[in-house]
Amino acid sequence: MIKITLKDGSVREYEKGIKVKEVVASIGSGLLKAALAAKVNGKICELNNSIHEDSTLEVLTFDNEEGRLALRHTSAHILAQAVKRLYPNVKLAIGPAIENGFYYDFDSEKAFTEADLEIIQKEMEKIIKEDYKLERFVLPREEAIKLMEEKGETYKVELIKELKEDEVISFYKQGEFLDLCAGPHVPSTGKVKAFKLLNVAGAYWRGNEKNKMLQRIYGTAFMKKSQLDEYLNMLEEAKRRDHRKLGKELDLFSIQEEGPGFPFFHPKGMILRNILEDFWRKEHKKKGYQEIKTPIILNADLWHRSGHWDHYKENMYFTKIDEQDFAVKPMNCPGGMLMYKRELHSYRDLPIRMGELGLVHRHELSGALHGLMRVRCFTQDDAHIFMMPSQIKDEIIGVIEMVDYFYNLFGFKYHVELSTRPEKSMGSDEDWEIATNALKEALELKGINYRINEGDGAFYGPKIDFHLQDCLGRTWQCGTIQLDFQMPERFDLTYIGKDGEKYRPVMIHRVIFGSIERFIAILTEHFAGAFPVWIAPVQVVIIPVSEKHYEYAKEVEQKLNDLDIRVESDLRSEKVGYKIREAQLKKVPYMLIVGDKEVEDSSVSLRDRKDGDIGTMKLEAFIERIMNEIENKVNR
RNA sequence: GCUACUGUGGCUCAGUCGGUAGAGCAGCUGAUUCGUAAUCAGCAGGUCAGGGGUUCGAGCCCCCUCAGUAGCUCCA
Repeated sequence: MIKITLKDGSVREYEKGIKVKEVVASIGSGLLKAALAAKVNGKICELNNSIHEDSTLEVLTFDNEEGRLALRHTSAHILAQAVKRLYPNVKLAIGPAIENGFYYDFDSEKAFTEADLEIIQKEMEKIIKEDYKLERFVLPREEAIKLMEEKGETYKVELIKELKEDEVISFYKQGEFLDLCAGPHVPSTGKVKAFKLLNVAGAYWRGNEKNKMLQRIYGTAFMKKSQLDEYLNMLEEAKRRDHRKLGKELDLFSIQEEGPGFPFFHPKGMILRNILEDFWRKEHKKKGYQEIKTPIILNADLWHRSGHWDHYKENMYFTKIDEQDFAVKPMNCPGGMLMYKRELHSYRDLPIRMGELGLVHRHELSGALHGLMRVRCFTQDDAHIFMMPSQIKDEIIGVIEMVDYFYNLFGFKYHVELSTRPEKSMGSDEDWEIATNALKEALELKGINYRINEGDGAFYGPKIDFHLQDCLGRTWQCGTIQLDFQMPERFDLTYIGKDGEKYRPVMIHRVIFGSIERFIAILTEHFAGAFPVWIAPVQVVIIPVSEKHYEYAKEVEQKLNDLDIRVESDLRSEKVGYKIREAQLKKVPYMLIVGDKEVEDSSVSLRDRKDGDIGTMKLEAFIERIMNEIENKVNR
């Protein structure tokens, strides 16, 4: 007999060699139904595994990430099985579970269309009904290779050949279908109750653009149909928050065919931008930043010196002026270098924090463009901090705190990544190590969790990246802090130390918003276009009930306008309901309805875009309310 | 850039088998003067992304280009 300790601490005795699912069944039939996989002694295993010694057991259901992954991983196998049945010549690549579902990559002569997805979906439903057991078996390397070669699965052969010597090579078989796979899986295909194939897209084999492009089919799977429907609804809902859709509806910006990736900002979008920039200036002034502006076009020599010519050329635009080569800036730093060098600096001046809302142009691949999230010209809320090595830590921490303050203000959740030295880069290993460690140390001092993003640093230094989420949960890098020993060297920056000798300063490149464009996109999606009052392009719409109230409406408008409140009066001969509907759709925070009653006692009838009709109040009371909300930058 | 898909008035979308372009909203004009999410009527608006081809005839079929969407790659 063996003792099995459950999650709640209770201990039960079973025969040695008992299967996990038998243990689960003995706990309860409901649990057995929900069980997808298990953890025995902390190690993930399947319900079909046997237990031979005293163990702890945790049952994994759809509520556990590992349980979800098992279910979806099995779904991916079912997808592959269906595709193999329908199109036997298709070769299999890889098919993992991902955050919200699964995918499988196929090498297929035939291009899968939406219509094919339906056919494949039907075949998958059959496989699920047929309820095959997933049977695991292990083969020695040579036999595994032979098996896959026989089946013509050249991608699998490649995968096996790259597995490490000591790795177990396991396969899973379900009915006639067989796939190289490490597992774990749910016990049978019948466990997949609710799934849907979502879309097809190209994907390079092993994520390398030099390799063949395969066809990737994405899908998702849940335990219950209701969960699937809920997820699909959520996706629909998310589309309504899309900044490209809202940008059009709210008349914030547009991107015209004549300028792919070069956004036009409309008057209402400019209000947003200007508010963000004003706020930015105010906060930076508080933190001891100066502001500069450097030119957009500078000569080729500068870009050679900065290293951009060698490391960033394919992203840059070039032009000629009087036979000389110039480049449009993709970054603000070289201009900032020249600003530093224009005069001699004392150690007493450091750190110098030099900010610039700088418009940069980058040649992004056409397929990468995405609304305001990824464009070909954008304004970075840049700053370069020049300092002594002893000041590095404090300065990094100062920036981290500023990012946190900005993002919290809008209620953004973010995650942090530390990007290390890329292949294409300059400088000594030693410098890189010092810089990387400085960033790490600052993050650890602040107690911030971070992921390491190997090889994703800038060519001149490692960076801390701050990522924000869009409506669909895709993450976008916004803030970044980059520590740089290279540019000061290349540009021979110096400061005079206490002893009168010249020393080399260190420098930080950093942005908080990242790019104003991207930040506005995130902001739009986060608030679904219903911006907090302090940044709303229109804060108040005044709606007179009829023509005889126009005069009072204008009076109120004037008063609010005098207080710098962004207000409009709707003086069209439409019904109140019509004007309200329009203001609601434009997501204006406050509507003031004024009729006979309001004219009489200098009041307004207040309607909130979220809470609806609030009732009548004195104009002064409303002013107090909105001014307070603006002043305190209330999020609601 | 790559793979697949899409492109029709300002916006959202119909358009059958290839037979010569249609709706709603928005706009304009007029009427209406109204109390918390759409008042009524009339008018105007289109080189069907652009170019080429097939055809007696192309929004529809074929080719090229451009742009967009999803994903890959790349990145703020």
